[in-house]
Amino acid sequence: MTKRRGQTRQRLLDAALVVFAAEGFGRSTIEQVCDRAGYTRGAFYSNFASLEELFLAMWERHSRRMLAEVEAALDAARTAGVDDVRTAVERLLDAVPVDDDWYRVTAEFSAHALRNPALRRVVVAREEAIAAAIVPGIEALLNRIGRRVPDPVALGQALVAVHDGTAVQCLMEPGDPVVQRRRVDLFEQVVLAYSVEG
Amino acid sequence: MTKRRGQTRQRLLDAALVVFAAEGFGRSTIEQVCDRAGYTRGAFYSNFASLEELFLAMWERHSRRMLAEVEAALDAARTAGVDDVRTAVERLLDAVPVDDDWYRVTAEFSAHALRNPALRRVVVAREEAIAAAIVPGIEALLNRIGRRVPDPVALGQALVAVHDGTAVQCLMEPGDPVVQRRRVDLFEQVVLAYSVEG
DNA sequence: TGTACATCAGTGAACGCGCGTTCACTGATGTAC
DNA sequence: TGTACATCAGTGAACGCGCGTTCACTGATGTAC
Repeated sequence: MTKRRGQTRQRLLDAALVVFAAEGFGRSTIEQVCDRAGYTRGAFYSNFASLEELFLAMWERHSRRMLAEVEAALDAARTAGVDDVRTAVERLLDAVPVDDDWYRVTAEFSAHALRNPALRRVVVAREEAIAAAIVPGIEALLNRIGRRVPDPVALGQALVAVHDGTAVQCLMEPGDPVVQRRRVDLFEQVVLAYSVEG
Repeated sequence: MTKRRGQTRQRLLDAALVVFAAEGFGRSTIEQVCDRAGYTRGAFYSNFASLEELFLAMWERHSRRMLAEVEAALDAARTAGVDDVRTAVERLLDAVPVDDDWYRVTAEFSAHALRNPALRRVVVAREEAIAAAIVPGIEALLNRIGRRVPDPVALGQALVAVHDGTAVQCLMEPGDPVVQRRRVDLFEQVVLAYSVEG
């Protein structure tokens, strides 16, 4: 039972990502998600209490997966012996692909979370986890090229902000290589600004 | 006639901002907007073809107003003779208040615009207009303290990205003065990184 | 300025669809022997 | 391993509400004389 049930849950979560990205959370219906997943609406109610609950579960699952990917990419970069800031930033950005669908979902989720203190805490916790996962790698790298990071938490917060802000710009002008390059530039400048020699 | 009609339009636009911020665009109904504005649904159809059209009109009106405010604040700062980067950035951020409701609306609008190339161009054009409005002021200020800006367009894009990225963080942790201060720090660092002595 | 008329903005009732929600059911999955 | 039974996950039909959309109307606003 738990096996069949788990599979249904996963398929509903998969479908939710697709449907929410395509229609927007607000315009999505339970029926659309069920159709997409290949179930009737009853199956939905047997697994979730509301669309909102499904939204949160889906967001958490995807966030967790992305964080794991970033951590893996950072490990790979570290063992590959990258030793300048520019290429380190490039590797990092490759690991967090700018994904149209996922951006839409996160943007709506953030907007939605602002209405709900409990959800807000969930979002903050995730952003902190992401920062905590990224900073040690960056710090190790900077140490190797003879720089120190006086305030790692501030660097983490800055990188998350720069990521979020530039991601929209890249998605708005998908074809434009200049926007893409300026993004890497900004990351590089921020990393340098938040570290000192010695 | 055009007078009465114009008033109705304005009231519907006012109501749209409130309702969309509270419910989310997707969950908002034509009826809610009309109730809020004090009209029946027929009045809506006499002025707009769809909720989407109203959304765009409301977003454009509010964006235009905000841009005007920023320009005015910059003029004020310039004539007041601000002459260090830190206070200039603080003045600038005061002019663009981090508004919960408006953030929600823009976040959803961006997400929505990604589905529609024409809307995407509208968003890009506005972001460019904002950057173009801000940069000359910053540049003049930097010149006064003996610095040049080699690539003003890149600076503008960076500032917009940093604004967007840090605004979410501030809204997610509204009480936290540290997040707020780090925001100003990041702006300052970016302005310095995108300018050189001489 | 006043009156008679034309126009058109907003009203409110009516229609019907889409979808949320419920629930008696069926048949798939697991358990006991 | 096989059978008999219990449980529970997912089905699908039914109900009804909310809301989008239309449209004949009314009365407010503007025009002509």
